[in-house]
This record gives sequence, structure tokens and C-alpha cells, in this order.
Amino acid sequence: MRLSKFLLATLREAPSDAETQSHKLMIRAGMIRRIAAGIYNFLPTGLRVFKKVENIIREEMNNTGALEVMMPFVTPSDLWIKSGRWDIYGKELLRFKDRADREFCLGPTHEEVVTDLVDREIKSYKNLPLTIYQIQPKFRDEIRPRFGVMRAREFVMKDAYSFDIDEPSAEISYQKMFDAYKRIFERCSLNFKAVEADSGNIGGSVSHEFMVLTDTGEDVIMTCDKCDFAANLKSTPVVFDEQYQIDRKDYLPLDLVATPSLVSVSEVSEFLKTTFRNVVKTMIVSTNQGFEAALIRGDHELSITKYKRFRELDTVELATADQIKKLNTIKGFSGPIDLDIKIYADNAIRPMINFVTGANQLDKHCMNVNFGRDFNINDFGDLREAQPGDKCQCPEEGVLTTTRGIEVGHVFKLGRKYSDSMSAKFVDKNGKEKSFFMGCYGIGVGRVIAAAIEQNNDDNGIKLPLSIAPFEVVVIPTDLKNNDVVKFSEQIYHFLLDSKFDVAIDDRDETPGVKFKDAELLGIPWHVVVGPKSLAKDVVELKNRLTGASEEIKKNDYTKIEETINETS
RNA sequence: CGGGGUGUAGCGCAGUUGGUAGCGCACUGGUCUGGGGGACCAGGGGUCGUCGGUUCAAAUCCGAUCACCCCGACCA
Repeated sequence: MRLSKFLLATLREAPSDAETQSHKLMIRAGMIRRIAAGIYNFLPTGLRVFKKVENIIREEMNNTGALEVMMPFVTPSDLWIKSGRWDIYGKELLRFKDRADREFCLGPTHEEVVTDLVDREIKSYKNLPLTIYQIQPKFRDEIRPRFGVMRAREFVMKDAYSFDIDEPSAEISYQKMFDAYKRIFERCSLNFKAVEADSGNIGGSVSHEFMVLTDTGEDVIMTCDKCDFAANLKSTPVVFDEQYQIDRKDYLPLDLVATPSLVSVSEVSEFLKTTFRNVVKTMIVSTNQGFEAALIRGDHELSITKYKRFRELDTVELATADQIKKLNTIKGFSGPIDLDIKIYADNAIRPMINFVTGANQLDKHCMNVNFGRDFNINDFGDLREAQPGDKCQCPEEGVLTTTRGIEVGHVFKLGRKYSDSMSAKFVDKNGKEKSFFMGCYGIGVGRVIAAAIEQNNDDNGIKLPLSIAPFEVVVIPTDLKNNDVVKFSEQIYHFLLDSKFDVAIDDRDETPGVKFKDAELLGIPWHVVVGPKSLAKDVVELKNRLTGASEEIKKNDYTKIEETINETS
């Protein structure tokens, strides 16, 4: 590629609203441009990187025997009604009607479509197992898109779906995908970790997230210092020590106290001269089965994810101030006493005695509250988020610590959730109808790019590995008025082209400084610099963007350039 | 959706008693320059987010509206 004919679109300054390094650099390098919130154009430079990542994914998917298809971006409501997700998916699903008033949505994921597809085409166990995938846009109307293509509303995802006769067979399909994911992210030179995760809206039991480890990641990962346990904070189990004793005779009389305008646990505990740990928060949640209350110790946080799973609910969110008011209590002063809804408590509440709660009255709290005496708890469970310092569940009793990560891939063992609800069946060996055992597997293509850049950059810009860089090597003539420089640059350029490198020549009429800056900003791993000074010494310069190393090579020794790149990359 | 903030040239920004809109980078033409975003000369580009109001006069004051960004619940 001749850069004089290319749309480089590099910027010296990033837009002020870009936050993360990857977002700023992708804009500065001319890879992406925003067109609406969470919706982006990919410019030529960005698309080059995109295609490379896409091809790596495609190759590894094909290697597992998965078959590529293309399913529609626009999907009809009836499939979603059939699976039951039309009602539970919420506002994230962008819905609209066609001219005949039929309802559609933009596909946020394709379990429904693919299940329908396979149900129509596959009738016999003889055609199983089968894994189908596509690389295609998705739309999720995110509440808050941010960080450029990291969390976009429209984004391209590789989504694969496996169909097996039973769980043991599905386990093999799952493992194949798991291994393919590792190879994909290794080929993109990402520093990543596979962690146990919650399966969220998609459903299913077992799931792993592939997290790229960076300080700016949106997800928090818990890891153990003694074993190889690693999980998303949201689904890290909290170990509850059953060894506790309460002398129920030590109950103190219930006491109603004034706590004017004191809402937070820290304010209340300080005012009442007690500790965070002696306060119980009453979190009112709105669920698909009505309102419920979750009791959490003052120094802990409620995990909505765990709550949803514990109660086996479809939707759980914190109630609004208005909703709370209708339950005859007040936001900030809610408490379990005389609260007319179901109450569930975190395990940490079990050993508590004479604690502090809200009084369901403005500016009032209750002291010396005790369950059993003052109110009843429907059930106890693991409802709180894990914290750094918590014990791991491993026998070695390791301690959990946090790191941050970006979720680039997610593999789910779905089971028969969709095949049952959509009655997608095949005929087994015994001539009996059975539902498919399914798995689903996603990779965010744009997010892989952003994560790679987030993990590989410096003051001069992006540093990409050869496998996903926009160009593998750029030839930089420093002086277009010097015939020798131009001649040698062209010769090297054509040699590298013939050697099947993805090579660019910066033949723009720009000063050397501009060319160096752009080559570095774009993250091109190899720069061949051809200038009068080096030619006078019969050499050209070969620079490596990743290591910063620079090497002089005899000007006619083209194969040495080829060898160095091939050996070092 | 709740809370906070911003809209002035492609990007980054200035523009406080209301008086016909400016700087740097980028862009166009030219001369020089040619190993780290070079210099000089000459240019082009704005309904000051939008609509309405106050005023002789509004980027500036008032109201509404839209868009975008940041902090909390989602997920590839």
C-alpha cells in the first residue's frame, strides 16, 4: 500500500471525550470515528486490524470443525416470544415494527435464530455434534456505552453455537471451543486469563469468561494466592464459616433512635457509636415475582447476580425511591421490622445479634434488633459480593485478591434451555425425540482490538504484534528529492511485496518526523528507514516498534530484512 | 433511568460590564527545507448545538429542547 493513496486520518490530538488509552489511540491512529453514542465507523486502518483479528478467529473456528453461516441482524419477535426472552430481555433489546406493524428487534445474540435454524435442518443424532458460527454485527441498546468500541451498542461478535446429543458430548464441544479461544487470544498476543463467570441473560449453568488483564478493565476478577481459582467478582462464592455461637439470652431491648438525615452506613454507625459490621442494610429489590428485601451486613455489598441465582428469578433490580415508598418505608431508612415482603439475608447475618437497622420511618433507626424476636427471615444464602481478603473455598484456605480485566470472550454451557423452550428436537439412536444439548460461545471482535491496544501502547502510540497490526512493515524514505533514496525504497518495497509481507511505503511528501510519528502511532511493528545518511554507508535501518531495537542492514541485502522479521516476530 | 458536566472551524481550546468571532494544530497555493509532527509568505473554512424570548444590539442574559461526556445497575 502506498500511503500517499491511503486514508491515514491520523490526529495529533484526541477528542476530549475519549477516556481510555485504547479509545484515544484508536481515534488518533485514524482507526475509528464515532457517528452516534456507541456507534462507530471503521476507517481503512481500523478495518485492516479488524480483518486480521476476524481471520484469526475464523481460522481457529474452522479448525475445530465449526461451520460458518450468516444469520440476519434483524430478527422477528415470534422467535423471541417462543423462547420467552421477548419479555425478559428488557430495554437492551432494540425493538421496532415494520410497515405491516409486525414486531422485530435487532439481534443482540442469536440463540433463538440458530436454534430455529438447526431444528429445521437437523432431524437425526447422526448429524450431531454440530457447531455453527458467524461473525456479524449485534446491537444491544446499552444503558451506557463508553470507551469507544470497548462497549459499543453496535458491535461485531463472533458467536458460535454447539448442538450435541447429551451433556458428555456437549462437554467435548465446550472444551474444543475453550481451547480454540486460548489459541485465538494467544495469536493476538493478549495477556489473558479464563475465569469462572455468571451466565447473565444468556442462561445456562457453567460459563467461563476470557479476561484480558489491564488496569482499566471494567470487570473485577478474584484470584486465589494458593490455588488456581479465578472468577468474576460477581460470581465468586463467599465461604461462610459455620462455627459461631450466639447466646440468645444476650438480647437487649429494641430501641428506636433518631438519626437525622443519616443514611449511609458510615454516618449511621459513627453517630450511634458502633461499627460498620454491626449495621444491617435492607436492600429492597424489584423482581419478576414482586418486591423482596435482601439483608446485607454494613461492610458488605449486595450481589444482584447472586441474588438472582439464589432466588431463581428472571429479573432483579434495586427498587426506586418511589417503589420503596409504596411499601411503607423510606429509602435510606428501610428495615426488616414490620416490612410486609419476603426477606432474605446474607449468611453473614446469621451470627449477628443486637444490630442496627433502618426503622422504616424518616430519620429513625432501630438499635438492638434481632431476627427471630423482632422479625423473621425467609432464608439465608450467599448474597454478598466477595471482597479482597476473603477466604478462597480451596482446602489450602488461600486469600482472594482482585485484578481488573476486559471480557473479550465468553463460553457458556447452555444445556437444554433454548431447545426445550423452542422445542428443538432430534431423533436419537433409540428412535426417541430428544432436545438438543447446547453451548454458546462469543468473542467481541472490536473489543479484542481495543484490549490489545489497551495492553500494548506507549507515549508514541500503539504497539501491535505482527499478527494484527494494520501493516506488518512500512518502508520510510526520508527524502523524496533524493533519487537514490526513492529508488532503494521502491526496490525494498517491491521485494517485501513479493515476499508476501503486508507492507506499506510512506511515499507522502512529508518530513521524516511526520512519517516516524505516524508509523509509531499506528503500531506498525517494523520500520525500514531509507535515508541519504544511511545510504552513504551502504545501509538501511530496520527498526522494531515493540522492542525499540534498531539494526543496520546492507542496502542490497533484502533477504536479511525478511529473515530478521520472520525470526524476531 | 437517577446524579454531575459540556456544546464556539476537522481536532484542541479562548472569548466577564451584551457592541458584527479568535488562537494552536489540520487544510489550500507558493518558496525554502528534508533523520523526529520544520520555516516563511499568502489564503479558505463558523446560521457560536437547535428553537423561542429579552434588547437598538445576544456566543454572552432568560426559557425550552436536542446531542454528547462523566459517576452508579448490563455484557462480547
